[in-house]
Amino acid sequence: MARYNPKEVEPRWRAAWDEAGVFRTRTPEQAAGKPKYYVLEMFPYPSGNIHMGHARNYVMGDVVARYKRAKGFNVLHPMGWDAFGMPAENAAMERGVHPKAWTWQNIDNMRAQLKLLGLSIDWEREFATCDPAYYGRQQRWFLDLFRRGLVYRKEGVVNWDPVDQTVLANEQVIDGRGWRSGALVEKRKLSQWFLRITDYAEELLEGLGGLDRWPEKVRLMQENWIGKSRGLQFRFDFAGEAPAGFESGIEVYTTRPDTLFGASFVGIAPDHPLAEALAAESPDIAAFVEEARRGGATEAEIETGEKKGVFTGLYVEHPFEPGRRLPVWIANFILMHYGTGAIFACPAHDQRDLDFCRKYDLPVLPVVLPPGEDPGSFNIDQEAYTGPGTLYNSAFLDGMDTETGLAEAIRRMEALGRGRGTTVWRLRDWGVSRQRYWGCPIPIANCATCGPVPAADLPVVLPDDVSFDVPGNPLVRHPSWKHTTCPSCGAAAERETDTLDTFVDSSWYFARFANPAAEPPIDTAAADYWLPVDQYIGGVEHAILHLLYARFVTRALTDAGWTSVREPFAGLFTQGMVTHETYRADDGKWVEPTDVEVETVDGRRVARRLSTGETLKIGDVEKMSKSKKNVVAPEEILDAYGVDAGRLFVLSDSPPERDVQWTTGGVEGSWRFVNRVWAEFDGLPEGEVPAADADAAQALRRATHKAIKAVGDGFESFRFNSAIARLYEFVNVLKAAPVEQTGSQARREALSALARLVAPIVPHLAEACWERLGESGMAVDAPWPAFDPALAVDEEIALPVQVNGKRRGELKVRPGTPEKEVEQIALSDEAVKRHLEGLSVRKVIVVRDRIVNIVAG
RNA sequence: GCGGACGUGGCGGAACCGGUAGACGCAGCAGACUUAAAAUCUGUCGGCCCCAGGCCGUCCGGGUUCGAGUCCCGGCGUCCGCACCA
Repeated sequence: MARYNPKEVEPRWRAAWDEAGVFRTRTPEQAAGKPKYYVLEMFPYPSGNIHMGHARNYVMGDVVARYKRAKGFNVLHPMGWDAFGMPAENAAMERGVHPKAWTWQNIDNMRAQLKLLGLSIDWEREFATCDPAYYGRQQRWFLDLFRRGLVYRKEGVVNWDPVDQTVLANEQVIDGRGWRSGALVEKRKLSQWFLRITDYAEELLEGLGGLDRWPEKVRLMQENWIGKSRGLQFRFDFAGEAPAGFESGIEVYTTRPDTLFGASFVGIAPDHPLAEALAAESPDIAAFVEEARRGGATEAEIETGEKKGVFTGLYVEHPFEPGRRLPVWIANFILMHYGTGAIFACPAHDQRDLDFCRKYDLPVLPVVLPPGEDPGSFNIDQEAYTGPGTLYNSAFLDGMDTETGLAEAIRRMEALGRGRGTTVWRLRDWGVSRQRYWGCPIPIANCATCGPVPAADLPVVLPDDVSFDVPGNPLVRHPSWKHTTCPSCGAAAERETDTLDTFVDSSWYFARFANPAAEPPIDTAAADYWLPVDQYIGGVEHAILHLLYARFVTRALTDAGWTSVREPFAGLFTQGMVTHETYRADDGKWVEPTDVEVETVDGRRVARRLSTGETLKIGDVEKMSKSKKNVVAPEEILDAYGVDAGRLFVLSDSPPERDVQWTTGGVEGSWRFVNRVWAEFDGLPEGEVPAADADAAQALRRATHKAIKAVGDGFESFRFNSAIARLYEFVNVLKAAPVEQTGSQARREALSALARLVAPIVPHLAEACWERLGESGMAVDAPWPAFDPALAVDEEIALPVQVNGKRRGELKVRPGTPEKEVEQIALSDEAVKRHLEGLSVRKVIVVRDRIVNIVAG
């Protein structure tokens, strides 16, 4: 028999799918009542090449898409490009290519690579976010949000690279220096555009509760990120004369108003307005504020979390104890952007406050007595007590438990009119300004008289004639682009030169896929039909940012009337990475796997470099990365084993949410399986062959239906590795049951099912098998094989018998045999009897069709 | 520090609601085919012993249960996320 030849078979079937247009999405009308199913993988950034991580991601989505298609769903499975971003500009600076040319070149390259994977994608819906046809529509809804008050401009503190003249993202600041320039990064106040995501904080938090098809982990991460906290905001009045402009005292926020009587000082953030006002008059304070602003401190200080502060010379009065004065300090551990940027410190019951007070010799007064402690002897040394207890040293709160005291303190403060119970969020508004060229221009015109006004003619298109020979944003120094007229008053105005964070681009693309040709940003009818995405698949690294932004933007767009679906992703799956062993030569240099041969010598694995023959050190298994040179490119695999073997392997060895280790042996195993499946379809007799062994025929039929059930369940529940294991077992059964025994009918049934069961994973092979079976049409269009539970039932099952919990024998019984009967058979079993010798049976536990346990003593 | 996940053969992993631990694959070992190798096929493959049998065994120590990889309590370890959030 001819060996399976993927190089011939695979391209042929891809062409056949293409020609028949099988992956073209059907409209609801064409789908004629089929339920819809939207499968989406996080779209790639066009970096240049498809790597194994991409491949695994898209293959998983493809399995789901193909399976759902076979199950009778109307499937949407599109692909696009998250095409704006810094790497394109870096390429421009380093190699003099235009970002646009570089990006589109990469897209062409990666599209071709992706197509080789045989994905069931509707390529007619493809788009790239750097296309004005896409980002122009993004500008359109951005202005909708602007008009709805969800977009605003304010001064924000940013990381500024003084050499490259640009803002850097937090991830781009390494050890306080710009990742490209190596220059010390400054904190700078810049006017920035923000999206009011905090307006949706409550809803985004509550919505998490309904996301029962999301990983628990991701929901928790978002919950923590949103960070809802309830507490008390109240005012401290100055003792004596207040500094000018601060006559209304200092507003602080606390979650522990119950500990108010243990207050030692009031602290404010270094960038608190009061601190800045005081800095103007005191060089000491100015120096401290300046140091804190420079990213706080040295690295060592951040590591150890050293608390530092400076006394302002000011005092405030304790709100519950007139006459008791508390000093006001500026402290480096207080954040301006959380709460009110000011706190009261209770050192006995907060570790940071305690550290600070010990350092500056401030009083520590315990007010919460832990259960079982004696008020006379309880003491705080270097560790704060943050748990619950009974309040003491606290006037009217004395004797209350912490929870009651907390409520009482809030009630009293509200009665005094000095504060109120409030909710504070960790989540901050989303700064979307980037001083970058390769992004979506913010469609705003800045007019001297009218202020920022929506740009008139959309799309605001990026100019092509820009240069990257000087650092900074080319849009700013472009000779003409930014000059425009005010759409409101007609006077000369300047275009906004900031572009949008690329996370904006990816926060609505799934809605655009519903109809990427639509004139409005979102085709409401199409979006309402397709959304939410039923199954979204991508890496955990997007657990917070992308997924939170997308949830926010979808809600904002819903409120703007573009669609009625508020929650974009009903099901989320986060897949693991593709890893590989690392190899290192004696000189410390990493060696690529293609140049390595690993052998087992005396039970030990030894790596050898093929090109030189030298022995290599086998290192850790790590994420494939260029720096460790442990990358295996998809092309290499396709070339050696074909697409299907590669698709099979990335799914087979590990559960999909976990990392999978790429091994040569593993792919070879998958390649073997491909051939074994193919071999089963060989030599099917022309006419009918009667079953020589009726039991064998029955057994094969049972195995077939068990496989249909198990594989389907595996696909439904994202246990691809288990589904594949069941397929291997099924093929093993087929192999051991020659057609002479089973007859051609049972075998044809089995093969027909097998071709369809493997189709989502190894679609090309499935087509070849389907064709060989002589079936009409293509496997891709064939319905999922029907499962008949009656046919999957075993005639006889092996029932283990335990004596006192230890397995002592095995019974063969028909499924469903009544407990009484099983008990009798078990007690009369020879092996069991032997173990019961000298013992009296106390109790017999029979779990139907599972196990028998005889308790004897 | 806070939050979470995980810990099973030489390796990746399986085991649904507490019911035969180690499915399936990789590596290994033995054999068949071959002049030979590769490929393929067959068998074997947790440890130990007095080997048709038995004992031990799912990170460690307890507990619940007729029965625990699975549930509970207490440790140890690994990984991930957030991190001065008042």
